[in-house]
Amino acid sequence: MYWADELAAAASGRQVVNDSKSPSGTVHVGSLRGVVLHDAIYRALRQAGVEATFLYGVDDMDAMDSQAKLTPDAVEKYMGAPLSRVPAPEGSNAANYARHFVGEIFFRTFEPLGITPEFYWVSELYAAGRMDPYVKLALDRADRVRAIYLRVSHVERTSTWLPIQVICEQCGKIGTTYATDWNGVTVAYRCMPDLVSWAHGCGHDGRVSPLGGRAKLPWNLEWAAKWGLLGVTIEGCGKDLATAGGSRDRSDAISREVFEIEPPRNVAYEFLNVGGKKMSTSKGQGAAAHTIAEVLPPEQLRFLFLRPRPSQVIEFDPEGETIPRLFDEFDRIAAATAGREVKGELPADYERLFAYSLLGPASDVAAAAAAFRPAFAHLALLLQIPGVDIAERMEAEKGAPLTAFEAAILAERTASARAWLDSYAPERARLVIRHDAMPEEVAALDAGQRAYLAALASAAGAEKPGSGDAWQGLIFRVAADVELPSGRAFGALYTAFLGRTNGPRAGWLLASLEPAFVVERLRAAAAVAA
RNA sequence: GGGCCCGUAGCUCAACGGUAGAGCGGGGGACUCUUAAUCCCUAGGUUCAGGGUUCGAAUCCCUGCGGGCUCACCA
Repeated sequence: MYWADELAAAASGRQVVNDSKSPSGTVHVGSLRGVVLHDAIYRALRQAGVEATFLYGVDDMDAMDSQAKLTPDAVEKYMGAPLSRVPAPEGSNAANYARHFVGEIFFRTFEPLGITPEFYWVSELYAAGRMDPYVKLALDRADRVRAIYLRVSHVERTSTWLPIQVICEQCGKIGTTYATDWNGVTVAYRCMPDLVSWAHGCGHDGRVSPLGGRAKLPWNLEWAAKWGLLGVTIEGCGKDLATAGGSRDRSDAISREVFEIEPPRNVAYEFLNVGGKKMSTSKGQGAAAHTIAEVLPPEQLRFLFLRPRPSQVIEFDPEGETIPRLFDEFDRIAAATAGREVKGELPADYERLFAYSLLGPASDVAAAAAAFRPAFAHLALLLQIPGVDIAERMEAEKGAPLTAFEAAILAERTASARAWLDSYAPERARLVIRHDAMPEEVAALDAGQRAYLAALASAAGAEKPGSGDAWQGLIFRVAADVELPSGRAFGALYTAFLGRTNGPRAGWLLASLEPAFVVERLRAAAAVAA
């Protein structure tokens, strides 16, 4: 059974699927894995007839710890402040940095993928006092929290340490304060100049109530508190958190022993690697989510994450074969789902995989599967030949007019293929007419091929073929005249113009070039000594 | 050191309890019109190693070897 369906089958009662993200920095492709995975779980639950909701939390009480998007003068002022209190970048209408991030990054990557969770803002949970019961419990049971840190993660806290991060009343920072002495109503705190390396506190000493949004729980406690408050029953996490003794173990223990609530079911998922390395914003410049989204339509992007089991690493090299192969594999699964014969082994529940890859949960799976889809690499090639009517060619390949749905797929793939050619496509996928100089590969042509090129030059000079059809006919006729197998004839042509032994339909290629240049190049190539 | 994943044809990977497959590459052939298309032939691989469970294992369990990522400060 498909992994998401298996999960759904094991669920009983109403389910709450939750995922969250700290709204700092950019989103790279890898961080989309969790989002797509949670969406698939949510859809699987609904399909299994389980009542379910899908929540997505924005951790906007987290401290600003990435200065990439701040102007230099803002760095000193806002580094360490809660993201919900950092102003949005210049030119944005958003109320604050976190809101800007959600509007600019989240909505633009989630919505096109057909993913529409209910968003919530953690800062609002605190401000409304909804987190207060958990804040109090955590402070009352600080000894238990310290014991859990020590037992689960071997992290030793001093006996005065409290699981709370106060917002400094003087400078507004949350990442720099250290709190002690909970008396049931207030805590004492100091805003430390050097508590963390990335932000500087103002040195203020104070005493404040940690309730009502004046403080936040540290990460692991906040996670567990959200589970309790929102009734979360399923929440996966990346393997960096899921490791033994790691974040998830800590939060699970806190949930059980401090808040006395059974933690949600976990689905640990692997990363998406580029070149065998974990994606990071610095390493994966070209792999930012929005960049990849230009090359991969939503359904292929969903498919990328849904095809492997969550525990499997995804190797994604946008400059390699990954992208064209992804389209081909998608098309193969679509064909199989439509009941067509397909080569190679199929995954266990390929119809489910295909259905979950579709944009809309309510999509007509059979119709989508049966639709005509142009092969990606072939389309990319055709796009590079001047004067080709893509729509016409596709109808010819399909053998019937395209439906509106198929025309939309074609348009989508055309845009993707163009973007791919502009960005990641390897050299061998690119067609470059060697206008400036004779390709050196011409030296490899044999006598028969050179004779052919010379003969074609003469024939073309005399007949002046004006269309792709005329050229193509001439190419074959001259090949027959000099008794050269057509394959070798085409090879000679591609070598002379492209420096490679194969290429697009030669007649149309030559017809798109300057006639004088074509004849000249044919003569010159024929004259090159072996 | 702990955790997870991987180790299958030259390369990339699939199959995940029932006679080991595909794509690409390579080799051979067909084609007067999709020459990166289409079609046909071609890989004889101790599925890393060793043990175990089973009527039957690449597939489950244990051990070892090799590789990758990750955690151990903060979120």
